[in-house]
Amino acid sequence: MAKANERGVTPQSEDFSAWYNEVVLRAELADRGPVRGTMVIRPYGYRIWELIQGALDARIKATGHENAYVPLFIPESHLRREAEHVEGFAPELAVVTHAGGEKLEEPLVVRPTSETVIGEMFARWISSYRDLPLLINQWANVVRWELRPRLFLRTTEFLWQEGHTAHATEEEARAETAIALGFYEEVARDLAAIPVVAGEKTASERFAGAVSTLTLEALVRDGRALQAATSHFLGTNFARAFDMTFANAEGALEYCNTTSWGLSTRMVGGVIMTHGDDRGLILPPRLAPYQVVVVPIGRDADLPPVLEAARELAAGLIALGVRVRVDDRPQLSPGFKFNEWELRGVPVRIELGPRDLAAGVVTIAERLAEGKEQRPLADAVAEMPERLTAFQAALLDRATRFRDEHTFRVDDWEGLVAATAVGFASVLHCGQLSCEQRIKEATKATPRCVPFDAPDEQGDCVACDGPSAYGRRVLFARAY
RNA sequence: CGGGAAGUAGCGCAGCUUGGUUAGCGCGCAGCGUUCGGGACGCUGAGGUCGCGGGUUCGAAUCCCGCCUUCCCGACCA
Repeated sequence: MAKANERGVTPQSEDFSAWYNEVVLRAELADRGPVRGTMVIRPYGYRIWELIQGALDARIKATGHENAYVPLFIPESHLRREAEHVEGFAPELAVVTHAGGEKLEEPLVVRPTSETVIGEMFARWISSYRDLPLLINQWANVVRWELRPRLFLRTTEFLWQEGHTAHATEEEARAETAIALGFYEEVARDLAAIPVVAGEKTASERFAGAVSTLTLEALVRDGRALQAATSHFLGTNFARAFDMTFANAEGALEYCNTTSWGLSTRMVGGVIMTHGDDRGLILPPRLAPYQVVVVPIGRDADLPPVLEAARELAAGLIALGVRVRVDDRPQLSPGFKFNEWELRGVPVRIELGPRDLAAGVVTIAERLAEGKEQRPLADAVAEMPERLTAFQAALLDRATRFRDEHTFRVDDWEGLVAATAVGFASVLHCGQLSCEQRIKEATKATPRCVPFDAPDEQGDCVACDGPSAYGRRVLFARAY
Protein backbone atom coordinates (compact mmCIF):
# COMPACT_ATOMS: atom_id res chain seq x y z
CA MET A 1 0.00 0.00 0.00
CA ALA A 2 3.04 2.19 -0.05
CA LYS A 3 2.04 3.76 -3.30
CA ALA A 4 -1.70 3.76 -2.96
CA ASN A 5 -1.82 7.49 -2.98
CA GLU A 6 0.44 7.88 -5.96
CA ARG A 7 -0.92 7.80 -9.44
CA GLY A 8 0.17 4.43 -10.58
CA VAL A 9 0.18 1.04 -8.91
CA THR A 10 3.29 -0.72 -7.65
CA PRO A 11 4.79 -2.58 -10.64
CA GLN A 12 4.26 -6.34 -10.67
CA SER A 13 7.97 -6.94 -10.93
CA GLU A 14 8.67 -4.89 -7.83
CA ASP A 15 6.13 -6.47 -5.48
CA PHE A 16 3.45 -8.69 -6.94
CA SER A 17 1.48 -8.89 -3.70
CA ALA A 18 1.37 -5.14 -3.35
CA TRP A 19 0.35 -4.82 -6.99
CA TYR A 20 -2.44 -7.31 -6.47
CA ASN A 21 -3.84 -5.66 -3.35
CA GLU A 22 -3.68 -2.20 -4.85
CA VAL A 23 -5.43 -3.29 -8.02
CA VAL A 24 -8.23 -5.07 -6.18
CA LEU A 25 -8.86 -2.08 -3.95
CA ARG A 26 -8.35 0.72 -6.42
CA ALA A 27 -10.28 -0.93 -9.23
CA GLU A 28 -13.11 -1.15 -6.70
CA LEU A 29 -13.50 -4.88 -7.08
CA ALA A 30 -13.57 -5.37 -3.32
CA ASP A 31 -12.83 -3.79 0.00
CA ARG A 32 -11.77 -5.29 3.30
CA GLY A 33 -14.47 -6.28 5.76
CA PRO A 34 -14.31 -5.46 9.45
CA VAL A 35 -13.39 -9.02 10.41
CA ARG A 36 -9.93 -10.31 9.57
CA GLY A 37 -9.79 -12.01 6.23
CA THR A 38 -13.27 -11.01 5.17
CA MET A 39 -14.04 -9.13 2.01
CA VAL A 40 -16.78 -6.85 0.80
CA ILE A 41 -17.31 -7.57 -2.86
CA ARG A 42 -18.13 -4.27 -4.50
CA PRO A 43 -20.49 -3.95 -7.47
CA TYR A 44 -17.70 -3.97 -10.05
CA GLY A 45 -16.24 -7.18 -8.63
CA TYR A 46 -19.60 -8.75 -7.97
CA ARG A 47 -20.63 -8.26 -11.58
CA ILE A 48 -17.64 -10.33 -12.66
CA TRP A 49 -18.76 -13.06 -10.29
CA GLU A 50 -22.32 -12.82 -11.61
CA LEU A 51 -21.08 -13.30 -15.15
CA ILE A 52 -19.14 -16.39 -14.07
CA GLN A 53 -22.17 -17.62 -12.18
CA GLY A 54 -24.50 -17.15 -15.11
CA ALA A 55 -22.36 -19.13 -17.50
CA LEU A 56 -21.58 -21.87 -15.01
CA ASP A 57 -25.15 -22.17 -13.79
CA ALA A 58 -26.35 -22.64 -17.35
CA ARG A 59 -23.88 -25.48 -17.86
CA ILE A 60 -24.78 -27.09 -14.55
CA LYS A 61 -28.47 -27.07 -15.44
CA ALA A 62 -27.86 -28.18 -19.00
CA THR A 63 -26.24 -31.35 -17.68
CA GLY A 64 -29.24 -32.31 -15.59
CA HIS A 65 -28.36 -30.84 -12.22
CA GLU A 66 -30.87 -28.95 -10.11
CA ASN A 67 -30.18 -26.11 -7.72
CA ALA A 68 -31.10 -26.43 -4.07
CA TYR A 69 -30.00 -24.93 -0.80
CA VAL A 70 -28.91 -26.54 2.47
CA PRO A 71 -28.36 -24.70 5.76
CA LEU A 72 -25.36 -22.71 6.88
CA PHE A 73 -25.11 -24.45 10.26
CA ILE A 74 -23.91 -27.99 10.79
CA PRO A 75 -24.17 -29.81 14.13
CA GLU A 76 -20.61 -30.48 15.20
CA SER A 77 -21.31 -34.21 15.56
CA HIS A 78 -22.26 -34.50 11.89
CA LEU A 79 -18.91 -33.26 10.76
CA ARG A 80 -17.24 -35.92 12.86
CA ARG A 81 -18.87 -38.78 11.05
CA GLU A 82 -16.35 -38.86 8.25
CA ALA A 83 -12.99 -39.23 9.93
CA GLU A 84 -10.69 -37.85 7.24
CA HIS A 85 -13.10 -35.05 6.51
CA VAL A 86 -13.24 -33.75 10.07
CA GLU A 87 -9.51 -34.07 10.43
CA GLY A 88 -8.97 -32.07 7.28
CA PHE A 89 -11.25 -29.24 8.30
CA ALA A 90 -11.01 -29.08 12.07
CA PRO A 91 -8.34 -26.34 12.23
CA GLU A 92 -10.25 -23.95 10.03
CA LEU A 93 -13.75 -24.15 11.45
CA ALA A 94 -15.76 -21.28 12.84
CA VAL A 95 -18.00 -22.62 15.59
CA VAL A 96 -21.08 -21.05 17.12
CA THR A 97 -21.26 -21.83 20.82
CA HIS A 98 -23.88 -19.32 21.93
CA ALA A 99 -27.24 -18.40 20.45
CA GLY A 100 -30.54 -17.09 21.68
CA GLY A 101 -28.82 -15.64 24.68
CA GLU A 102 -27.53 -18.92 26.02
CA LYS A 103 -24.83 -21.50 25.54
CA LEU A 104 -25.79 -24.16 23.02
CA GLU A 105 -25.93 -27.79 24.10
CA GLU A 106 -24.16 -28.77 20.91
CA PRO A 107 -21.91 -26.31 19.12
CA LEU A 108 -22.82 -25.45 15.54
CA VAL A 109 -20.20 -25.34 12.86
CA VAL A 110 -20.50 -22.73 10.15
CA ARG A 111 -20.15 -24.86 7.04
CA PRO A 112 -16.72 -25.01 5.47
CA THR A 113 -18.45 -27.09 2.77
CA SER A 114 -21.68 -29.04 2.76
CA GLU A 115 -20.81 -32.70 2.17
CA THR A 116 -22.02 -33.75 5.60
CA VAL A 117 -25.42 -32.05 5.43
CA ILE A 118 -25.84 -33.30 1.90
CA GLY A 119 -24.87 -36.77 3.09
CA GLU A 120 -27.58 -36.76 5.67
CA MET A 121 -30.22 -35.48 3.27
CA PHE A 122 -29.22 -37.78 0.44
CA ALA A 123 -29.47 -40.73 2.81
CA ARG A 124 -33.03 -39.68 3.51
CA TRP A 125 -33.98 -39.11 -0.12
CA ILE A 126 -32.37 -42.14 -1.72
CA SER A 127 -33.76 -45.62 -1.28
CA SER A 128 -33.75 -47.20 -4.71
CA TYR A 129 -31.51 -47.36 -7.74
CA ARG A 130 -34.45 -45.60 -9.39
CA ASP A 131 -33.64 -42.50 -7.27
CA LEU A 132 -30.22 -42.33 -8.83
CA PRO A 133 -28.37 -40.44 -10.01
CA LEU A 134 -29.22 -37.57 -7.70
CA LEU A 135 -27.71 -34.40 -9.11
CA ILE A 136 -27.77 -31.32 -6.87
CA ASN A 137 -25.97 -28.01 -6.92
CA GLN A 138 -26.06 -25.09 -4.56
CA TRP A 139 -24.79 -21.52 -4.70
CA ALA A 140 -23.69 -20.57 -1.25
CA ASN A 141 -21.23 -18.94 1.07
CA VAL A 142 -18.84 -21.00 3.19
CA VAL A 143 -16.43 -20.11 5.96
CA ARG A 144 -12.89 -21.34 6.47
CA TRP A 145 -10.73 -19.73 9.10
CA GLU A 146 -7.57 -19.65 7.05
CA LEU A 147 -4.36 -18.46 8.60
CA ARG A 148 -3.27 -16.47 5.61
CA PRO A 149 -6.13 -14.72 3.85
CA ARG A 150 -5.78 -12.92 0.55
CA LEU A 151 -8.48 -10.94 -1.21
CA PHE A 152 -10.47 -13.27 -3.50
CA LEU A 153 -7.84 -16.02 -3.37
CA ARG A 154 -8.42 -17.16 0.17
CA THR A 155 -10.96 -15.21 2.17
CA THR A 156 -12.44 -16.26 5.48
CA GLU A 157 -15.88 -16.32 3.93
CA PHE A 158 -16.26 -16.92 0.24
CA LEU A 159 -18.91 -17.52 -2.36
CA TRP A 160 -18.99 -20.60 -4.48
CA GLN A 161 -21.03 -23.23 -6.11
CA GLU A 162 -20.87 -26.76 -4.73
CA GLY A 163 -22.22 -29.66 -6.71
CA HIS A 164 -23.15 -32.86 -4.91
CA THR A 165 -24.18 -36.02 -6.67
CA ALA A 166 -24.91 -39.63 -5.83
CA HIS A 167 -24.63 -42.52 -8.24
CA ALA A 168 -25.22 -46.25 -8.37
CA THR A 169 -21.77 -47.10 -9.66
CA GLU A 170 -18.21 -45.94 -9.35
CA GLU A 171 -17.89 -45.58 -13.11
CA GLU A 172 -20.86 -43.28 -13.28
CA ALA A 173 -19.61 -41.17 -10.36
CA ARG A 174 -16.16 -40.87 -11.85
CA ALA A 175 -17.70 -39.82 -15.15
CA GLU A 176 -19.62 -37.17 -13.26
CA THR A 177 -16.45 -35.65 -11.84
CA ALA A 178 -15.12 -35.36 -15.38
CA ILE A 179 -18.31 -33.65 -16.54
CA ALA A 180 -18.01 -31.08 -13.77
CA LEU A 181 -14.34 -30.49 -14.47
CA GLY A 182 -15.33 -30.07 -18.10
CA PHE A 183 -17.58 -27.14 -17.50
CA TYR A 184 -15.09 -25.55 -15.17
CA GLU A 185 -12.51 -25.84 -17.90
CA GLU A 186 -14.87 -24.18 -20.36
CA VAL A 187 -15.57 -21.33 -17.99
CA ALA A 188 -11.88 -20.84 -17.27
CA ARG A 189 -10.81 -20.96 -20.89
CA ASP A 190 -13.76 -19.44 -22.75
CA LEU A 191 -14.85 -16.80 -20.24
CA ALA A 192 -11.89 -16.06 -18.02
CA ALA A 193 -9.35 -16.61 -20.81
CA ILE A 194 -7.28 -18.64 -18.37
CA PRO A 195 -5.44 -21.57 -19.94
CA VAL A 196 -5.73 -24.11 -17.15
CA VAL A 197 -4.06 -27.48 -16.86
CA ALA A 198 -6.53 -30.24 -16.09
CA GLY A 199 -5.30 -33.16 -14.08
CA GLU A 200 -5.55 -35.26 -10.98
CA LYS A 201 -4.26 -34.36 -7.53
CA THR A 202 -1.64 -36.55 -5.92
CA ALA A 203 -2.59 -38.22 -2.63
CA SER A 204 -1.10 -35.48 -0.48
CA GLU A 205 -3.12 -32.76 -2.13
CA ARG A 206 -6.46 -34.55 -2.24
CA PHE A 207 -9.68 -33.25 -0.67
CA ALA A 208 -10.28 -34.53 2.87
CA GLY A 209 -12.39 -37.63 2.42
CA ALA A 210 -11.99 -37.99 -1.34
CA VAL A 211 -10.76 -41.03 -3.24
CA SER A 212 -9.70 -38.90 -6.15
CA THR A 213 -9.56 -35.15 -6.74
CA LEU A 214 -9.51 -33.63 -10.20
CA THR A 215 -8.27 -30.09 -10.53
CA LEU A 216 -7.67 -27.16 -12.84
CA GLU A 217 -4.38 -25.41 -12.27
CA ALA A 218 -3.65 -21.96 -13.59
CA LEU A 219 -0.29 -20.25 -13.71
CA VAL A 220 -0.41 -16.59 -12.78
CA ARG A 221 2.00 -13.84 -13.70
CA ASP A 222 4.36 -14.17 -10.77
CA GLY A 223 4.96 -17.78 -11.71
CA ARG A 224 2.83 -19.36 -9.03
CA ALA A 225 0.09 -21.88 -9.54
CA LEU A 226 -3.52 -21.25 -8.63
CA GLN A 227 -6.01 -24.03 -8.14
CA ALA A 228 -8.97 -22.74 -10.10
CA ALA A 229 -11.55 -25.45 -9.42
CA THR A 230 -11.77 -28.99 -8.12
CA SER A 231 -13.98 -32.01 -8.63
CA HIS A 232 -13.90 -34.91 -6.18
CA PHE A 233 -14.79 -38.56 -6.48
CA LEU A 234 -15.72 -39.48 -2.92
CA GLY A 235 -16.20 -43.19 -3.50
CA THR A 236 -18.47 -44.60 -0.82
CA ASN A 237 -16.71 -42.74 2.01
CA PHE A 238 -19.50 -40.30 2.70
CA ALA A 239 -22.18 -42.83 1.81
CA ARG A 240 -20.84 -45.12 4.53
CA ALA A 241 -20.53 -42.30 7.03
CA PHE A 242 -24.12 -41.21 6.46
CA ASP A 243 -25.62 -44.58 5.66
CA MET A 244 -26.51 -43.55 2.16
CA THR A 245 -27.71 -46.80 0.64
CA PHE A 246 -29.99 -47.88 -2.18
CA ALA A 247 -31.64 -51.10 -3.23
CA ASN A 248 -30.24 -52.23 -6.55
CA ALA A 249 -32.27 -53.94 -9.28
CA GLU A 250 -31.73 -57.27 -7.57
CA GLY A 251 -33.01 -55.90 -4.26
CA ALA A 252 -29.63 -55.91 -2.52
CA LEU A 253 -28.50 -52.83 -0.56
CA GLU A 254 -25.48 -50.94 -1.86
CA TYR A 255 -23.70 -47.79 -0.86
CA CYS A 256 -23.92 -44.86 -3.24
CA ASN A 257 -20.85 -43.47 -4.93
CA THR A 258 -20.81 -39.72 -4.49
CA THR A 259 -19.06 -36.69 -5.92
CA SER A 260 -18.65 -33.07 -5.02
CA TRP A 261 -17.20 -30.21 -7.03
CA GLY A 262 -16.78 -26.50 -6.60
CA LEU A 263 -15.71 -23.24 -8.15
CA SER A 264 -15.40 -20.14 -6.01
CA THR A 265 -14.85 -16.39 -6.05
CA ARG A 266 -11.18 -17.31 -6.14
CA MET A 267 -11.68 -17.43 -9.91
CA VAL A 268 -11.96 -13.65 -9.86
CA GLY A 269 -8.53 -13.51 -8.26
CA GLY A 270 -7.30 -15.80 -11.00
CA VAL A 271 -8.53 -13.39 -13.65
CA ILE A 272 -6.76 -10.49 -11.98
CA MET A 273 -3.47 -12.34 -11.57
CA THR A 274 -3.51 -13.98 -14.98
CA HIS A 275 -4.15 -10.91 -17.10
CA GLY A 276 -3.28 -7.78 -15.15
CA ASP A 277 -0.30 -5.58 -15.95
CA ASP A 278 1.47 -2.58 -14.47
CA ARG A 279 -1.35 -0.30 -15.50
CA GLY A 280 -3.87 -2.42 -13.59
CA LEU A 281 -6.54 -4.92 -14.48
CA ILE A 282 -7.16 -6.34 -17.92
CA LEU A 283 -10.55 -7.99 -18.07
CA PRO A 284 -11.57 -10.57 -20.61
CA PRO A 285 -14.57 -9.13 -22.47
CA ARG A 286 -16.81 -12.01 -21.51
CA LEU A 287 -16.33 -11.20 -17.83
CA ALA A 288 -16.03 -7.43 -18.05
CA PRO A 289 -18.82 -5.51 -16.32
CA TYR A 290 -18.26 -2.90 -19.01
CA GLN A 291 -16.80 -4.17 -22.24
CA VAL A 292 -16.69 -0.69 -23.68
CA VAL A 293 -16.48 2.65 -21.95
CA VAL A 294 -17.32 5.78 -23.87
CA VAL A 295 -15.57 8.95 -22.76
CA PRO A 296 -17.25 12.07 -24.10
CA ILE A 297 -14.91 15.03 -24.46
CA GLY A 298 -15.97 18.65 -24.66
CA ARG A 299 -17.26 21.61 -22.76
CA ASP A 300 -19.75 24.41 -22.99
CA ALA A 301 -21.51 24.41 -26.33
CA ASP A 302 -19.47 21.45 -27.54
CA LEU A 303 -20.68 19.16 -24.82
CA PRO A 304 -24.39 18.59 -25.51
CA PRO A 305 -23.92 17.28 -29.06
CA VAL A 306 -21.02 15.11 -27.92
CA LEU A 307 -23.07 13.66 -25.08
CA GLU A 308 -25.97 13.01 -27.39
CA ALA A 309 -23.72 11.25 -29.86
CA ALA A 310 -22.13 9.23 -27.05
CA ARG A 311 -25.51 8.05 -25.89
CA GLU A 312 -26.56 7.13 -29.39
CA LEU A 313 -23.35 5.25 -29.81
CA ALA A 314 -23.97 3.41 -26.55
CA ALA A 315 -27.52 2.57 -27.59
CA GLY A 316 -26.18 1.12 -30.83
CA LEU A 317 -23.72 -1.04 -28.91
CA ILE A 318 -26.32 -2.18 -26.39
CA ALA A 319 -28.53 -3.24 -29.27
CA LEU A 320 -25.70 -5.56 -30.33
CA GLY A 321 -25.49 -7.01 -26.83
CA VAL A 322 -22.40 -5.06 -25.78
CA ARG A 323 -22.07 -3.99 -22.15
CA VAL A 324 -21.22 -0.33 -22.34
CA ARG A 325 -20.89 2.61 -20.00
CA VAL A 326 -20.88 6.26 -20.93
CA ASP A 327 -18.61 8.05 -18.49
CA ASP A 328 -20.32 11.41 -18.41
CA ARG A 329 -19.03 12.48 -15.01
CA PRO A 330 -18.57 16.22 -15.55
CA GLN A 331 -16.06 16.87 -12.79
CA LEU A 332 -13.33 14.63 -14.17
CA SER A 333 -10.98 15.33 -17.02
CA PRO A 334 -10.71 12.93 -19.94
CA GLY A 335 -7.16 12.04 -19.01
CA PHE A 336 -8.23 11.02 -15.55
CA LYS A 337 -10.95 8.81 -16.97
CA PHE A 338 -8.57 7.16 -19.43
CA ASN A 339 -6.27 6.16 -16.61
CA GLU A 340 -9.06 5.06 -14.35
CA TRP A 341 -10.69 2.78 -16.90
CA GLU A 342 -7.34 1.33 -17.79
CA LEU A 343 -6.75 0.57 -14.12
CA ARG A 344 -10.17 -1.04 -14.02
CA GLY A 345 -9.41 -3.20 -17.01
CA VAL A 346 -12.10 -2.17 -19.50
CA PRO A 347 -11.18 -3.87 -22.80
CA VAL A 348 -12.18 -1.09 -25.18
CA ARG A 349 -12.39 2.64 -24.71
CA ILE A 350 -14.08 4.95 -27.17
CA GLU A 351 -13.20 8.62 -27.06
CA LEU A 352 -15.70 10.93 -28.59
CA GLY A 353 -15.00 14.66 -28.86
CA PRO A 354 -15.86 17.59 -31.09
CA ARG A 355 -13.08 16.71 -33.53
CA ASP A 356 -14.35 13.17 -33.88
CA LEU A 357 -17.89 14.38 -34.23
CA ALA A 358 -16.96 16.79 -36.99
CA ALA A 359 -15.16 14.03 -38.87
CA GLY A 360 -17.84 11.43 -38.25
CA VAL A 361 -15.38 9.14 -36.49
CA VAL A 362 -14.59 7.84 -33.02
CA THR A 363 -11.21 7.23 -31.44
CA ILE A 364 -10.70 3.72 -30.13
CA ALA A 365 -8.11 2.54 -27.62
CA GLU A 366 -7.81 -1.11 -26.67
CA ARG A 367 -6.49 -2.12 -23.27
CA LEU A 368 -4.06 -4.65 -24.69
CA ALA A 369 -2.61 -2.37 -27.35
CA GLU A 370 -0.53 0.76 -27.45
CA GLY A 371 -1.89 3.74 -29.34
CA LYS A 372 -5.30 4.58 -30.71
CA GLU A 373 -7.14 4.25 -33.96
CA GLN A 374 -9.97 6.11 -35.59
CA ARG A 375 -12.99 4.46 -37.12
CA PRO A 376 -16.10 5.79 -38.79
CA LEU A 377 -18.78 5.90 -36.13
CA ALA A 378 -21.15 3.40 -37.72
CA ASP A 379 -18.34 0.94 -38.41
CA ALA A 380 -17.07 1.21 -34.86
CA VAL A 381 -20.45 0.08 -33.62
CA ALA A 382 -20.91 -2.69 -36.16
CA GLU A 383 -17.41 -4.04 -35.62
CA MET A 384 -17.53 -4.04 -31.86
CA PRO A 385 -18.72 -7.63 -31.22
CA GLU A 386 -15.98 -8.88 -33.50
CA ARG A 387 -13.44 -6.62 -31.86
CA LEU A 388 -14.37 -7.96 -28.45
CA THR A 389 -14.17 -11.53 -29.64
CA ALA A 390 -10.71 -10.85 -31.02
CA PHE A 391 -9.70 -9.22 -27.74
CA GLN A 392 -10.92 -12.25 -25.82
CA ALA A 393 -8.91 -14.55 -28.08
CA ALA A 394 -5.81 -12.39 -27.87
CA LEU A 395 -5.97 -12.44 -24.11
CA LEU A 396 -6.21 -16.22 -24.04
CA ASP A 397 -3.32 -16.46 -26.50
CA ARG A 398 -1.19 -14.18 -24.41
CA ALA A 399 -1.93 -16.13 -21.24
CA THR A 400 -1.29 -19.43 -23.00
CA ARG A 401 2.02 -18.21 -24.29
CA PHE A 402 2.97 -17.05 -20.81
CA ARG A 403 2.03 -20.39 -19.30
CA ASP A 404 3.93 -22.34 -21.95
CA GLU A 405 6.99 -20.14 -21.59
CA HIS A 406 6.91 -20.78 -17.86
CA THR A 407 6.50 -24.53 -18.00
CA PHE A 408 9.74 -26.48 -17.95
CA ARG A 409 10.39 -30.13 -18.54
CA VAL A 410 13.20 -30.88 -16.11
CA ASP A 411 14.97 -34.05 -15.03
CA ASP A 412 17.41 -33.03 -12.34
CA TRP A 413 17.40 -31.23 -9.01
CA GLU A 414 18.96 -28.00 -10.31
CA GLY A 415 16.38 -27.86 -13.06
CA LEU A 416 13.59 -28.41 -10.57
CA VAL A 417 14.80 -25.60 -8.34
CA ALA A 418 15.17 -23.22 -11.26
CA ALA A 419 11.81 -24.10 -12.80
CA THR A 420 9.74 -23.86 -9.63
CA ALA A 421 11.20 -20.41 -8.99
CA VAL A 422 9.47 -19.09 -12.09
CA GLY A 423 6.66 -21.48 -13.06
CA PHE A 424 5.64 -25.07 -13.58
CA ALA A 425 8.19 -27.86 -13.39
CA SER A 426 7.10 -30.89 -15.35
CA VAL A 427 8.90 -33.80 -13.74
CA LEU A 428 8.93 -37.49 -13.11
CA HIS A 429 8.32 -38.17 -9.45
CA CYS A 430 8.41 -41.17 -7.18
CA GLY A 431 5.20 -40.21 -5.41
CA GLN A 432 6.74 -40.63 -1.97
CA LEU A 433 5.50 -38.19 0.65
CA SER A 434 8.98 -37.79 2.12
CA CYS A 435 10.29 -36.82 -1.27
CA GLU A 436 7.50 -34.30 -1.82
CA GLN A 437 8.38 -32.90 1.59
CA ARG A 438 12.00 -32.46 0.69
CA ILE A 439 11.08 -30.65 -2.50
CA LYS A 440 8.72 -28.40 -0.62
CA GLU A 441 11.31 -27.48 1.95
CA ALA A 442 13.84 -26.60 -0.69
CA THR A 443 11.65 -24.87 -3.24
CA LYS A 444 8.26 -24.21 -1.57
CA ALA A 445 6.79 -26.10 -4.52
CA THR A 446 4.16 -28.80 -4.21
CA PRO A 447 2.71 -31.25 -6.72
CA ARG A 448 -0.10 -29.36 -8.42
CA CYS A 449 -1.47 -32.15 -10.55
CA VAL A 450 -0.80 -35.07 -12.83
CA PRO A 451 -1.98 -33.58 -16.13
CA PHE A 452 -4.40 -35.69 -18.15
CA ASP A 453 -2.79 -34.80 -21.43
CA ALA A 454 0.75 -35.79 -20.47
CA PRO A 455 2.05 -38.73 -22.50
CA ASP A 456 2.97 -41.99 -20.79
CA GLU A 457 6.49 -41.81 -19.45
CA GLN A 458 8.61 -43.65 -16.91
CA GLY A 459 12.00 -42.97 -15.40
CA ASP A 460 13.85 -41.84 -12.32
CA CYS A 461 12.38 -39.39 -9.83
CA VAL A 462 13.66 -35.86 -10.29
CA ALA A 463 14.59 -35.63 -6.63
CA CYS A 464 15.46 -39.06 -5.29
CA ASP A 465 16.16 -41.30 -8.30
CA GLY A 466 13.51 -43.75 -7.16
CA PRO A 467 11.21 -45.11 -9.87
CA SER A 468 8.57 -42.67 -11.08
CA ALA A 469 4.97 -43.16 -10.07
CA TYR A 470 1.82 -42.05 -11.95
CA GLY A 471 3.11 -43.33 -15.29
CA ARG A 472 3.60 -39.77 -16.54
CA ARG A 473 5.00 -36.40 -15.61
CA VAL A 474 3.73 -34.39 -12.66
CA LEU A 475 3.50 -30.62 -12.44
CA PHE A 476 5.19 -29.01 -9.45
CA ALA A 477 4.92 -25.31 -8.61
CA ARG A 478 4.70 -22.87 -5.79
CA ALA A 479 1.01 -22.35 -5.21
CA TYR A 480 -1.38 -19.78 -3.85
C1' C B 1 1.74 -19.51 16.25
C1' G B 2 6.86 -17.12 14.70
C1' G B 3 9.01 -12.60 12.30
C1' G B 4 8.01 -7.50 10.64
C1' A B 5 5.01 -2.95 10.17
C1' A B 6 1.09 0.11 11.50
C1' G B 7 -3.36 2.29 14.10
C1' U B 8 -3.87 10.63 14.00
C1' A B 9 -10.17 13.66 8.93
C1' G B 10 -13.12 9.37 3.74
C1' C B 11 -7.86 7.77 1.80
C1' G B 12 -2.38 8.36 2.18
C1' C B 13 0.78 10.45 5.77
C1' A B 14 3.69 14.13 9.12
C1' G B 15 3.98 15.51 14.21
C1' C B 16 6.09 11.74 19.10
C1' U B 17 13.01 11.53 19.95
C1' U B 18 13.19 16.63 23.64
C1' G B 19 5.19 16.83 26.84
C1' G B 20 3.23 23.22 26.34
C1' U B 21 -1.26 28.33 22.92
C1' U B 22 -6.06 26.64 18.10
C1' A B 23 -3.10 18.85 15.90
C1' G B 24 -0.83 19.81 10.44
C1' C B 25 0.04 18.37 5.01
C1' G B 26 -1.41 16.00 0.26
C1' C B 27 -5.46 13.68 -2.15
C1' G B 28 -10.55 13.37 -1.97
C1' C B 29 -15.25 16.03 -0.63
C1' A B 30 -18.73 20.86 -0.95
C1' G B 31 -19.46 25.92 -3.23
C1' C B 32 -17.88 29.53 -6.94
C1' G B 33 -14.92 30.73 -11.18
C1' U B 34 -11.56 29.35 -14.99
C1' U B 35 -10.54 24.55 -17.44
C1' C B 36 -11.49 19.74 -20.34
C1' G B 37 -8.11 15.11 -26.84
C1' G B 38 -3.55 11.31 -21.24
C1' G B 39 -4.23 11.74 -14.01
C1' A B 40 -6.39 20.60 -14.62
C1' C B 41 -6.04 25.23 -11.59
C1' G B 42 -7.42 29.26 -8.19
C1' C B 43 -10.24 30.99 -4.11
C1' U B 44 -13.46 29.64 -0.11
C1' G B 45 -15.27 25.86 3.11
C1' A B 46 -16.68 21.38 5.77
C1' G B 47 -14.52 17.33 8.01
C1' G B 48 -10.67 14.92 14.24
C1' U B 49 -13.29 10.34 20.78
C1' C B 50 -4.99 11.26 17.77
C1' G B 51 -7.21 2.43 18.30
C1' C B 52 -9.08 1.26 23.65
C1' G B 53 -8.22 1.38 29.08
C1' G B 54 -5.29 2.93 33.00
C1' G B 55 -1.04 5.73 34.97
C1' U B 56 2.70 9.91 35.46
C1' U B 57 2.16 15.34 35.13
C1' C B 58 -0.10 21.87 36.35
C1' G B 59 -0.58 20.00 31.24
C1' A B 60 -0.25 13.82 27.12
C1' A B 61 -1.09 12.46 19.97
C1' U B 62 3.87 12.81 22.46
C1' C B 63 6.32 9.55 28.47
C1' C B 64 5.00 4.60 31.27
C1' C B 65 1.88 -0.03 31.83
C1' G B 66 -1.90 -3.18 29.93
C1' C B 67 -5.17 -4.52 26.04
C1' C B 68 -7.41 -4.66 21.11
C1' U B 69 -7.24 -4.57 15.89
C1' U B 70 -5.40 -4.61 10.96
C1' C B 71 -1.74 -5.35 7.19
C1' C B 72 2.81 -7.75 5.21
C1' C B 73 6.34 -12.25 5.23
C1' G B 74 6.35 -17.41 6.94
C1' A B 75 4.01 -21.92 8.97
C1' C B 76 -1.35 -23.93 7.60
C1' C B 77 -4.82 -24.60 3.54
C1' A B 78 -9.51 -28.02 -0.98
